Amino acid sequence: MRLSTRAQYAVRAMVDLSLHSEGRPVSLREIAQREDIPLNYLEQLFNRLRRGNIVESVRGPGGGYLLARESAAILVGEIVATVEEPLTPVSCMDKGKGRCTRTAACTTHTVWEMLGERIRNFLDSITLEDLVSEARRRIAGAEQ
Amino acid sequence: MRLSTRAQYAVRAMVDLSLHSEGRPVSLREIAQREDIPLNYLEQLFNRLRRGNIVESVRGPGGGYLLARESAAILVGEIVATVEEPLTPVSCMDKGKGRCTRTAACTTHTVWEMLGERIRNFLDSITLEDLVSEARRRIAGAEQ
DNA sequence: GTATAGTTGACAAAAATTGTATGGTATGTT
DNA sequence: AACATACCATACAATTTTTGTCAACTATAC
Repeated sequence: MRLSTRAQYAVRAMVDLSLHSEGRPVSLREIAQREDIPLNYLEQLFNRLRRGNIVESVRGPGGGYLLARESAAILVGEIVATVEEPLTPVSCMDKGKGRCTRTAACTTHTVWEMLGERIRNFLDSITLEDLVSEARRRIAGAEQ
Repeated sequence: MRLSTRAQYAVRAMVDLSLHSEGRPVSLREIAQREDIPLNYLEQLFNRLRRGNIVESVRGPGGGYLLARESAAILVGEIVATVEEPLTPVSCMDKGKGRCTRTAACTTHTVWEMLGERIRNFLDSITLEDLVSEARRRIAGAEQ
């Protein structure tokens, strides 16, 4: 049970982006440096985030990425789901085969389904804004 | 975010074991056949489950495994944690380095920590007995 | 037109997971 | 005692997934 670094990178990058963009686009190069994430890898992630309508891109020099919405309207769960694709804890759930014989398998499935729901609910209960203000508090605290 | 098949196998096998053991040891061969799990792989899992005090083994012919406790006292979270080892969603948490610079990384950590806690709490809220009685209901329903 | 920076897809490296093989040890049965 | 069963343990191979890299392209500000 492990969250991919994809998801971790994505959330961190989004926090970083929110913190440093004051309406201005932020380049991935900046983010990659500050957060120590491989640039090319970040590009892949932001492609997904863009298609997922979480960020918008500005091309050309001085370009970069912007939040597609205000940070209070972006859920952590969205970010994770977008870069992660299936957020079901068990693979046999995606294919709608519904085979499920009478074995124990069938019974345990409901557990994994519920677990997946809990995970999604939790991550959807946190907004990007929550993390950003938490981060600001942290920075303010460290500066003293 | 995906649960290993290890964990799925382990929980299924434990349900199967509970269903078919009436105080008698159940061999892994049986379980492997019914649940369609590679025998050698199951053996590895049950080694961990034994060391984790979730099952007891009986060697020799007619041997097999028994629950170490009544099924109502065995939590699904225990089973998963035992075969899975670290149940933290993020790897950098195991090593107690506590590095955590002032970047966004630090802020997101608390999210993953809380997520891990939620996952554990949920899985610990379900007992093996819950699953077994659910399975029995399912079987009874299918027989009509 | 040149430099910046996003866009895309293919691919390679690395890690983790899953599964297999082999050789053991304990024990009940004949 | 011999034999069969079934657990015990470790090493290793195959596979899959994840992570990261490369190269070529497009848009745009200056």
